[in-house]
Amino acid sequence: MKTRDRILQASLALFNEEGERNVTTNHIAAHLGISPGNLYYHFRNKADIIYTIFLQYRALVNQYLVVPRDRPLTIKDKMFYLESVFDGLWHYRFFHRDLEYLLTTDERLRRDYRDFTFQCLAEIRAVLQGLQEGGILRSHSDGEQEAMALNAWLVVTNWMAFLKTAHAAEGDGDISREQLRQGIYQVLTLEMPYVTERYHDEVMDLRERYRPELPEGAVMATAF
Amino acid sequence: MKTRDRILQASLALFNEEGERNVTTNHIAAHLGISPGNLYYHFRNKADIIYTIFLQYRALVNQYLVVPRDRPLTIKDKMFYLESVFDGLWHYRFFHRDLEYLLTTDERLRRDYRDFTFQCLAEIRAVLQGLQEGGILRSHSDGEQEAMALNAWLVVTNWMAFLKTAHAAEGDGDISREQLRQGIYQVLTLEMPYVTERYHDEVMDLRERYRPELPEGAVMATAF
DNA sequence: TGACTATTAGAGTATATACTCTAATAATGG
DNA sequence: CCATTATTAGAGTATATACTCTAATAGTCA
Repeated sequence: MKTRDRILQASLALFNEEGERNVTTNHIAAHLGISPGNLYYHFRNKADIIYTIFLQYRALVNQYLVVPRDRPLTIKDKMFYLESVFDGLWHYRFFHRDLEYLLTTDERLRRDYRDFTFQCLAEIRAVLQGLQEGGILRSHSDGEQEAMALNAWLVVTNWMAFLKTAHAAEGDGDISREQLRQGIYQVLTLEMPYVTERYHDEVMDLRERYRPELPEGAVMATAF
Repeated sequence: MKTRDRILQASLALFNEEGERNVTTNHIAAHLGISPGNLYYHFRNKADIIYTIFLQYRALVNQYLVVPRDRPLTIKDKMFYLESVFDGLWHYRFFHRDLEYLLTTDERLRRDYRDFTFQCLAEIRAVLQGLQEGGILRSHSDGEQEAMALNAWLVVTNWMAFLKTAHAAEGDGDISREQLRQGIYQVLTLEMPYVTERYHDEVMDLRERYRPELPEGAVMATAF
């Protein structure tokens, strides 16, 4: 593999494991057994690496999150989108967690991430629309749809961060791919009340497969 | 005011404005016109300052988010909680945004924030329960309630972060208190489908008052 | 007043971090 | 084979950051 790609790969792996803030360019170089000079030959700076990873992430999402506007959607479609989204989220999980600082420092990323967000929101709305046309969701107004899409976005992009805090106790909280997938349960929860009678049971059953297991502490806290 | 309190106040203000990562202890000291030595006389380190601010934040939330278990709740109750929560969120807005790194470095904060999260979730559930008993929300199972509370938590705690990205274009995106309050619209969106017929219109009207104005870019993105 | 403690200033330090520069080594193409 | 370009090593640097240490000053209370 080309050095440039190895840098991207190693950076992503380290960011995911340690968090972007805890990973320096020197770490990345050391991890690969190359010199800092070499790293800086391939990338202007750390923000450049991060931006490039963002482009990969965006490309991945754009690959599957293209919702056909000319036909109704099925439950199978919906589940494919959900699985894909959470899969992408898993591979680039550092991204939404460390976003705050990244956006304050890189103008380019700020602009592009903003657009990316709105593109995703538009696709989420298209999914809702398609499901509605497929008779799976009850119809709702434009305003309703927009608000629902936004809530879905918030739940999806921040599920990882929540898991990290909720499981903070157990050995610094390493989250598994499986746990992340359980965010699907939360997203389906958002939409359950809009599912038509006809499909209600089917969606409920599907959703049940993803039910999260919250850590024990969750109970304890009730006594406060 | 005591120096210790001035340090806390200045730190909070700077964190909110610049983001925790961009504010050093030296900055804080300089901002107050005191020496670093003085600052470190009052606090062991930066994490100590942050932890103390967290305690203030938690105390504030605990002050109002105490839901009576012995009587049904009214819509007025609900709105009070929402307003209070978003108000607290505003004053300590740096907190949820910069959380990621804070939790990786401070064991104590990690534990306490985790508990705090579950306490809040329990109170949110109590609100849902109280509204149900007040005939405002339709009844739902325990599992339903838990999932709904969690979604509400996700929306509430990450609304600020979303605003920051969505408004990234306009002058680095300074968010107003008013815009933050519009998160109430999103939270009410979550619960709308569960509102009983009797209260439907009233809640809809209330909710309308908080409707967010998304930036123009939101539209543009549809063509992608 | 005088002893003691609390507070503060301010210079200073160890470490880390992002990044640069030069020179050497490979690869490539004519 | 030579000339040119691409890649890499590795030492090095400017700056920042969190934090320390000593000595001075202010407050307190017997």
